[in-house]
Parts: sequence; C-alpha cells; structure tokens
Amino acid sequence: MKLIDILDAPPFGIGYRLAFLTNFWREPILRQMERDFGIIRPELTVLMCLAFRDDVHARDICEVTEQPSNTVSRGVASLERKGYLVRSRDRDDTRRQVLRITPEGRRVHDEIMMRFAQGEQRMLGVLSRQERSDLLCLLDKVARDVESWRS
Amino acid sequence: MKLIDILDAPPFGIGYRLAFLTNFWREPILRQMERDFGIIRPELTVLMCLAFRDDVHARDICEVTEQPSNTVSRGVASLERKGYLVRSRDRDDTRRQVLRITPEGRRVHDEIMMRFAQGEQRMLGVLSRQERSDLLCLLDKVARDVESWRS
DNA sequence: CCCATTTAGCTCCATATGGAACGATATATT
DNA sequence: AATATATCGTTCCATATGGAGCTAAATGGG
Repeated sequence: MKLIDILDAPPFGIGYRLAFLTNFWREPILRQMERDFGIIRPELTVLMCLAFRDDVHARDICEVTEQPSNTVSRGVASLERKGYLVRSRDRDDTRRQVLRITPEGRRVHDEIMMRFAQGEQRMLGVLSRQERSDLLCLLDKVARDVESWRS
Repeated sequence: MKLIDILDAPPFGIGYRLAFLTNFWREPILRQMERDFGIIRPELTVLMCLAFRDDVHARDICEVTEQPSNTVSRGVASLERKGYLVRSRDRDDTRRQVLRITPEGRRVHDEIMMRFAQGEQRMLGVLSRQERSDLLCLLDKVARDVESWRS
C-alpha cells in the first residue's frame, strides 16, 4: 500500500491533493534548510517578512503571519544571534523594535527562495506551459477569495 | 500589511499558493477536531489509514504515511484508550498487532471527513463547476507524478 | 496629572514531536 | 541447532511549539 493509493478515498479530492503536494514540495526543502543554514520554520517566516518589506516590527509579523508572539520573538532572537537581522529601538515607541534584514540574511533568504522555486519547477515537470498557467490562475482565484471562505 | 499581499513576492507562485490554501483549509478543521473529539494530527493519520483498509499493522501505517514509528505508536495507543480502534496480536508474527477501527472510530472518522469536505466546498465557492474539475485534474496529474519529482 | 487599561515583546510551562536506543520476536547463516 | 542479524513496537530524551502570564512602556479617561 502506498500513500498515492489513498488519493481517491477521501471525499475532498482537491483539498487532499493540495495538502499532499504542499507536503512533498515543502517539507524536504525545510529539512535541507535546517541542515544547511540552521534555520527553522518560524525563523524563515520572519526572514521572508523582512525580505518582503524593510523596517517592520515583530508585531507586524505576528499579524501578517498569524503566529503567536512568543514564536516570532524566538525567531527574531535567533536570527539576530546568527547575524541575519539587526534590531533597533523605535524612537516613537520604545517598547517596539525595528527589524532589518542584513546582507547576509538576504543572501540566505534568496538561496532558500531559489530552492523552493527549483523544487516547484521539478514538481510541475509533468505539466505543459499552458497547464501551469491555468493552475496558477485557478489557485490564485481561490487564494484571493480567502476572506470569504476561511473559518 | 496582510498575508495576501505577499502572494506575488516569492518566486514560486504555485507552490506558495498550494501551501497558503492548504494552511487555511486544513488547520482550522484540525483545531476543531482536537477541541470536539480530542483527536490530534497523528491520531487522524492512523484513523484514516484504518478507515481506508482494515486489518493493517502499525508498520504499514509508518510506511504509507512516512511517519516515525514512535509517532504512530502513540497515535495507536491513544486511539485505543479512546475506544476508536482495537488491537489484536498477529498469530503469524507475535511482534505485530492487527489494528481494526471500531464503529465509534468509524463514526468519528466520517464526521471529520465530512468537515474537511464541507471546508473544501466553501473554499472552492468562487470557482465554477468546470473550473473545479480542471483544478482537480491538474492537481491529480502532478500528484500522481510524485515519484518523479520528490526530493 | 494620576491611575486604569492596552500593547510590545519576553519568559515560563505544558504538550507535541522525532531521533536513538531498547526488549522481544522473527529470519538468515553457518 | 546455534548464533548473528533484522524487524516490530515501545520508551527515553532533546527540541519545537503555543498558551498564559509577566514587565515595561504607551494611551486614555477623569
């Protein structure tokens, strides 16, 4: 018996396949990432936020990612220890700290993003250009509708 | 800043959306499941395997789901305590135990599957029948190709 | 201006998880 | 048949995670 045999069993064909693909695409790269860079999932979450937009607060990351503040706090602290971000006090509100990614952090971030992109290309190998475009369009449509269907 | 704003930032549009949708579809239902039935993720994994095929060994579940044996072992033990499965020694190999789902376990399993199915329907609300069919077809194609692309 | 309330980020603690190693049993080798 | 090796399921331990509560700082109401 293989996992693939269960594909048709559950009464949620699309959801099951979404989870199936997410798992086999993402998890091996996350494990590599931990092995090669010592970065674990909550740290990557922080790193991606900082790469996307500079000068954010930990609180912003909590809101965007819906992660608990202690998880973000730990991620920020360990990324700082590794030299992937710097913290500075916010002069308007000294409780807050402004987070900024370092060049080294950016480098590691870009390397990890590249691995995810390459993994995606491998994953989609069986699809034509047109099929990939269709798939992206359909997924995008559902994702942008998230506020109407999320529990 | 909202999570949805980051959709177009990473260089893996399809993978990112797969993970995004998986997360918002599955996680709330898993939390409900824990709250309502006291069943956590590794237990659901075991329950789904037993519902799919009767008379399996814990080892089979490890192989199919690629979960470590201690995780499966704990899942089996707690499901047994809750009365959702029964264990019996395998007469051919007394190290093994044959696992069988109970009617109560089946009932809980079906209820949980129904919630995932309903969540899927809500998630896909924005798509037409044809679009859902296309999406399923594309995801299925990639999923069935898993052995060629998985790391 | 003073005190109550809220907020940012951190620490403590309880639980979830997976790697490693273990005991019991089965299988292979000589 | 006797011993070495492999396998099944479990326990032990180290780490990851999130909830609750804490401290410091900001904000609001009188």
